[in-house]
Amino acid sequence: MPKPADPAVRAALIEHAASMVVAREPVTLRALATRAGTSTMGVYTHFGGMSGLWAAVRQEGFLRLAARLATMAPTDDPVRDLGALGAAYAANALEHPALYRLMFDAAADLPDPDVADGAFAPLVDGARRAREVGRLGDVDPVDVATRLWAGGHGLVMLVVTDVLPRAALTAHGPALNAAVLIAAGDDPQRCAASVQRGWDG
Amino acid sequence: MPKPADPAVRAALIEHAASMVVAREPVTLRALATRAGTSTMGVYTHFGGMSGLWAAVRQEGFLRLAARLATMAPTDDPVRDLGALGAAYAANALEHPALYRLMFDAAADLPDPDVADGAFAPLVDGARRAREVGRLGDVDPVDVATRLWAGGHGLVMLVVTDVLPRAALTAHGPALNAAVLIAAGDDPQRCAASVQRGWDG
DNA sequence: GGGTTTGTATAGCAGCGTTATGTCATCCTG
DNA sequence: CAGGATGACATAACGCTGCTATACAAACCC
Repeated sequence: MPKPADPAVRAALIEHAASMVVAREPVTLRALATRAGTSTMGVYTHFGGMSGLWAAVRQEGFLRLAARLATMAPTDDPVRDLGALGAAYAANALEHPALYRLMFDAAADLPDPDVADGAFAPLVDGARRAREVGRLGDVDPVDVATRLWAGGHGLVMLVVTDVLPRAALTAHGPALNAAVLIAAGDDPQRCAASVQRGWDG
Repeated sequence: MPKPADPAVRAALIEHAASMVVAREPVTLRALATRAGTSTMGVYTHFGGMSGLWAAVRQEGFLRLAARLATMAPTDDPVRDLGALGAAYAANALEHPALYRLMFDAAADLPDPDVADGAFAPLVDGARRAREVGRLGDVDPVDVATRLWAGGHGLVMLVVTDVLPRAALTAHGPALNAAVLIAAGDDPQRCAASVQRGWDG
């Protein structure tokens, strides 16, 4: 193999590690190296060890989440869009529960913290647009987005850890989103309808 | 040493394991056994292995949380009480962040699932009382409690994992609680005042 | 083209959770 | 009141883990 850092090896390691996490297989250094077609040293040259690899996998998880949320086209109803973002966020977590849990296991220690902001930005933007069209009162969009996120994260986390049943997501997700937005000034009935429309896609 | 199972050894193992978790020390089987004044086999006779020990420690965490929440005397303002429960819940988590994270690492696999319900019950009771005194509409107290819990858990979890700063708790905790209760039918201004009074103790 | 640098493969190390074995105090049985 | 049976505990060893020291080979630089 060549001397310059081979990005393909690095990508393969992240990819295989993520897939093993998703498949709930134990991700051991040797098993991972074998699957990625390299030796154990590859993990050390590229990531400095297993913890570095986990950080890269978490980063990849946030990157994919941000990409998914970014594809959602805004409509003329920002409150609906916020509901849709909540649904997409929950769907992403439910598709790969193990990866979602891993992401927040040490989300504060991401190689590039801006990546997590990338997933948060659509929420802030949605809250800002909702205020601009007069749906919300004089509130800070970042505050509204943070509360939407905290509520969604808590609910998703409880579902992903099997504390609450999967059905709790559709039962409480829209309600939690709407509660935050109503408290931020939106009309109760109109808000509930918009959010629900977003969750229903 | 006697032949019958020594409950003191069992308690010592749980106690030392919890304190090591709180102190962020690596809880290895050998280190734990040494501190508890026993041998490695003690963990296996009492818990069947490390995973059984962790389950017991998680259970102990929920037990203490439930005990703490149970000591809070209800006042004539149930909405204030719900705010106080939220503050106590958050304070408990912030005092032992590592233990809180451990609790929800596999909260669904508790030896005695009723213990977790013990921590949840005060919330349901508070919501029920709030409805009885006419503060809420025709809502299911369990639904309200679940949403309060999900929001609080998400916020606490983000703080405990250092994603959000500690100040986010006081900034968004009361607001999140109030949002859920307002959406459940309480008067916005009165609700915010009651919840804030609860958080302020 | 020779010297340097750097990524990869191999082998070995300390530490981990776990388990097999031995020992001793306690309890049930006759 | 002996004397197996029982079960908790100590000790030692096993397999596996992440990690590191060493050796080699390919690519760059001058």
